[in-house]
Amino acid sequence: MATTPAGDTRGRRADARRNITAILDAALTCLSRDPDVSIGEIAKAAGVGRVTLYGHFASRAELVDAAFARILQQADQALAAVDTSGDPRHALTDLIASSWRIVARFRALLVAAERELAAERIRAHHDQALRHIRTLLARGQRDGVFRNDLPTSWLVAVFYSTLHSAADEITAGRLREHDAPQMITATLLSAYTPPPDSPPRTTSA
Amino acid sequence: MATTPAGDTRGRRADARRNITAILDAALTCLSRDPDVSIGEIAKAAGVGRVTLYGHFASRAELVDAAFARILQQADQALAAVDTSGDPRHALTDLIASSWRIVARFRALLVAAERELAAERIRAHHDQALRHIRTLLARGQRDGVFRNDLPTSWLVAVFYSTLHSAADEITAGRLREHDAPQMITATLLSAYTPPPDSPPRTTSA
DNA sequence: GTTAAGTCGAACACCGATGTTCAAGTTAGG
DNA sequence: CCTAACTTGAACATCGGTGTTCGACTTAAC
Repeated sequence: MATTPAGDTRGRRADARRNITAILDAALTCLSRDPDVSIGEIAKAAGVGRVTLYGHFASRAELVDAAFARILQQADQALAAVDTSGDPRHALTDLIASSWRIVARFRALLVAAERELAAERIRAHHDQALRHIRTLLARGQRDGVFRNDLPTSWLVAVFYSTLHSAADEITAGRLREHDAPQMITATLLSAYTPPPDSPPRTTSA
Repeated sequence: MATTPAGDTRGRRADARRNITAILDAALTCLSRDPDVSIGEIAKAAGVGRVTLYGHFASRAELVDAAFARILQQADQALAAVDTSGDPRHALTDLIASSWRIVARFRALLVAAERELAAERIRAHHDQALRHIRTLLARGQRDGVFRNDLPTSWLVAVFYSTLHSAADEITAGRLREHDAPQMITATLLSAYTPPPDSPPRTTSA
């Protein structure tokens, strides 16, 4: 058995490591299909006994946490790979596209996480990935390309909620997956555009 | 006992009617404080026996449904009272203010509803209230004040998600309740503004 | 080949809130 | 005042997933 708390695969035997990733994979597909799947279902999908699963993950919450962490880590990597050096508006479009792939695919996983994990924990998982967004938005604000009259944290929140809103609209059947990225982009670019009146600009004469 | 399924107070005895509203009131305050309150807690808060509560609401889901319906009905009335005849941008500001009061106060109730009720049911409850938003947005689109390159349903979704996002930000401590309405308004007005390039305009020469 | 690590299935205790039943007590309403 | 409607607390059945324990078996690793 593995009494070790976390999913650190070091020191484990080869078959154990194999099973851990199999369980994680199964958890991902199962949970993103139905946030309420039982542990038994996940174990079965992983081709593993329920007891074995509990040998690696002490509780349902711990499993969900691990699965969720994995996705957000994957998201972090995807966003890190985006070139955000150029025009902020163009970079934003790319970040949206990258984020969207993951959000669209694993939206149900977030529901599972919300059921199982504390709100701050969920936020903590997001932190790394969202930092890419925040960084770009902040730069855009400094450059005067994005509005400066609202705090960066709020712009990040709007980014996040717009993406998830699109996912919900797809689930509800009011939006086609194909159209989502473009709508999100159009919406956010407008939302981030500096308002016509007050704030100081650096670009204009 | 009351075998009648719903909360129709007609034909009930006076004390029964009184209890029903007391229960509903208690459910509202309790659920919006903690989405996971037990039925017993709600009954106690209503000054009523648990059995009495079950006499009026057959299940937890039914109670949540009724409480949720009540709030959305209240929201519907509040929105209906807003004068939306003038400048769409100004009217939107008013609708946001009205909506916000309710969203900010009962955000936790939505969480409870999401746990207990089917997604379509939740949507159905929203329908009436959201219709006011939709109507105004559609008019603004026709008038060329709001962008026409995105479907009205999407604009409604953005409205909804931005409000709730603000509520979440407050819960997370990243936003002060006082600042929310202004930020929401600024964000949505920008988001709804027609993009500079393509679409046909009626106002400009 | 030896050993420790890992796996397996079955069986179990647990849990806490939900929802039900009962018989006795109140209260509204005519 | 009489009756039917209503309330009440206590006690109970239930329920399904969770998490644990067991002893026997397999497999990786050296």
